[in-house]
Amino acid sequence: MRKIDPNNFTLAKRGTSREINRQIALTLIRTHQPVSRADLSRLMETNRANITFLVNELLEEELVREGAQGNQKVRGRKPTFLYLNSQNSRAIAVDVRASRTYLMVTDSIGKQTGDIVSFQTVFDPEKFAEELSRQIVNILGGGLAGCDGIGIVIPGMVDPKTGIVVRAPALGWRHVNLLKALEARLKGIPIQLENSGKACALSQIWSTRGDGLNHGDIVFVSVSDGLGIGVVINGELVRGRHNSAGEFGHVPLSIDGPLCSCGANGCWEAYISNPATLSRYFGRNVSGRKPKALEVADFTIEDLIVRARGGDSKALTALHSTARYLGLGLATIINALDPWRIYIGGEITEAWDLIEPEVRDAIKERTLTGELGETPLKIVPAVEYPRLRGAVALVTAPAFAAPKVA
Amino acid sequence: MRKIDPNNFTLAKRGTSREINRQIALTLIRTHQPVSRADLSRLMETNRANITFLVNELLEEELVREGAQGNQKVRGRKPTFLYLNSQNSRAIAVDVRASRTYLMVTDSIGKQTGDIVSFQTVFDPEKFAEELSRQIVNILGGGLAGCDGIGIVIPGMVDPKTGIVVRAPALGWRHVNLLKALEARLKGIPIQLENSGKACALSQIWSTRGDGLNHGDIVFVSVSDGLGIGVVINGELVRGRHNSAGEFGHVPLSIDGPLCSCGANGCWEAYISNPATLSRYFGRNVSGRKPKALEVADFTIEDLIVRARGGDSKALTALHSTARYLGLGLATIINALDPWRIYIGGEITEAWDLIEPEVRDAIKERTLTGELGETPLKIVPAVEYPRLRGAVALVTAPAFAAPKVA
DNA sequence: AGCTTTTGTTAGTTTCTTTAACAAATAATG
DNA sequence: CATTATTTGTTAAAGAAACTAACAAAAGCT
Repeated sequence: MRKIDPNNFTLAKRGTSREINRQIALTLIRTHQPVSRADLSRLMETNRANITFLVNELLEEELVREGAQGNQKVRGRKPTFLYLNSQNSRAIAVDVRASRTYLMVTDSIGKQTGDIVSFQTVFDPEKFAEELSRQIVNILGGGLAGCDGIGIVIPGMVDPKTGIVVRAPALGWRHVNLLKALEARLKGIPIQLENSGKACALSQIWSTRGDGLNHGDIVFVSVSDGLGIGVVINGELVRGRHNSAGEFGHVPLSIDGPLCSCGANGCWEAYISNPATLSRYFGRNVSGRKPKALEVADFTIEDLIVRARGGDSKALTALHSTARYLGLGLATIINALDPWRIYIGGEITEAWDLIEPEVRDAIKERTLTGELGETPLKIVPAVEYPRLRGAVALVTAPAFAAPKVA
Repeated sequence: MRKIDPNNFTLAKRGTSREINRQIALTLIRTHQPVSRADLSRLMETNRANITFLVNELLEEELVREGAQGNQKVRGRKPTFLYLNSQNSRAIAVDVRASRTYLMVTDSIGKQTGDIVSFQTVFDPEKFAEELSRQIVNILGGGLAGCDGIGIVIPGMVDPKTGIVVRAPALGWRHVNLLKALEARLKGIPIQLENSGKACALSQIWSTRGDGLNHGDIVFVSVSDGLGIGVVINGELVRGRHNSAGEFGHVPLSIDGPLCSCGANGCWEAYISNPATLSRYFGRNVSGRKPKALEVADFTIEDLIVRARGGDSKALTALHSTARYLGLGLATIINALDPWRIYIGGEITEAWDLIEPEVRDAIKERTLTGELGETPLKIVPAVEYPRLRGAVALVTAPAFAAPKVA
């Protein structure tokens, strides 16, 4: 039961019904391809005539293409299969991280078509825009032709409407108008910016593969130098009034706990970020500082996991502590939002077999009911590139999204 | 940008456009009444002809009535004003609390039409259903005629689909099928059940008066014996997978903090519930127990506030502590959801002038940005009966809600 | 009184869903 | 192998609702 906002509604025009059904058809072709018109009419519970009109429109727009005829075991005319047409044009996904920036070319429906390339992130915004533009032109083969759009994912607070990076501590940016800087160099190509935690959440609901079909509200928790979290409710990203919804990383475990980089004490992030785990291993209270502040600057969380697997009991203990705190924080998310499932990304997932029981126990310790304690956790390994896939979704998803209505 | 759920979509039928526009018109009449057809056509940015058809339909259904002609200062034909027609039928709102159960009769658009009556809550479910049914028939004047529906608000976890009270510690109920018990006695009348925190949130977005028009996501925090919290995102109540979304009351302030009634340690509720504040005043660590466990069982939070106003510095200190913890927990909600505003209800609001600065300071202490620290807080005094108004919304709101589409 | 302006209605057009009939294609049947 | 049954996909016509345009009704202004 949704309330209509009397200050921001969308009237149904003559073409609204068609637009709605068109998007439903497109969504079903996406999730069920290969699929025939007759299949669609059954899926949509409407007559085949309507489907003919809808599909003709999609064919004309070259969003959909006809493929080979299907083979049925039953008698009757063979169906003509429909597919999403991905050959039209391309999208660029960009993942900006403190260390390096990653780029990927995909077809128009988000399937990777080339290698992932990367370059060292430049911290001066203008120089970064310059270098990124050069890399984009390069990865596209020398020009901007046939590029549908660019999706860029930033480790920080972003205003997608204005394209301004409001705050990105990892990059040292405050109020950087990255969109403007890029538009000046990549004229005419639509550019979308988004926070990386939110983009990771998008990557899950818009993924065509596997169990990515959304059956309910989801939360994506990415554990890295900091915590990046995205929340999807009713199929829509929760952005909040100032685009800063989802900062569960700064929910306290103990208001008197270790100092967090945000200035407050005892944030979840200060317990489970990679630097926090590392400093626990080294027995120092440096969770508030960056890893480079450690003497062993190039000792990473991956190294720690290797040591834990190798029998280093101190390393295992550090991981188990992180696991427990991870679970306690996840319990907060579960109590607060009761999501259908939670996706977990980040380097720590490589140790999932070592830490899962502790995580689950901690969740059960603080969730209100037994059912909540069983909320599914899904690991998203780094090889699935959730941030890049989220960046892709920024470009490709609008073509499939529900029209705004009422 | 909302994703269409390929497993649960709604096709646009022939009548869908009309349905959408009908609901928009109804919403605008509700928020702008008295309003003429010409006004509506300007508000909706459509032609007057379309409005004539829509309004005729609403008139035939007796959802809307024509009133007196308006007086314009300009020349031209006088407009005919339209109003919501509230004289058709009635709704019953029921607020079940541990101490007493409150009832109210409203007209079909939720305006109170009689006195609020109450009776002592009976804890045996069958006897309670018996007594509540008797009271409902009584308040309706002896019969069930002309009653549109009944909305019931419960201090506990409720499944609105099945009408089962899953868990209501205050009433000692577990898996009580209250809907079934009531339907057997109140035959044919639709009955809606909801958690009281969620209903309070509903009461705010569906309120016609004042600034109740929704401009964004909201959270309602009700501080009482426990914490009841409701979250509205994109105009829709967040229910979660098991109807237990919104339990921010059990987010920890300190995982080693005082024992909470839920069994965990250091929940926000254990710091700011009325019993917690009282036990802080009495200098005892009894926050996990009910107030009746106190020696001074009939000393309430209201008494404490009176004492604080009278110069009792210990009482004031207790309130200030609560204020600080209240703010720290609100900061969690703000960081997590970045809502447009937060509504606060409960007895503690009577001391708002005494505690507001502490609350605000604590919020600023833990919110990530200055903007988030300024998130508006709105006090909802008890005299506005937010729970009863939420119960009303359960019955009346569906007539105004957006149709499900795509 | 006549003109202007605003409100609200009506008749006709367009768009899109829906129904029904039909053509095309193919397996099963006799 | 011809016929029949069945499934797919198209087409024509009907029905519904937004939209357009013209008009009637009502009231102030000159």
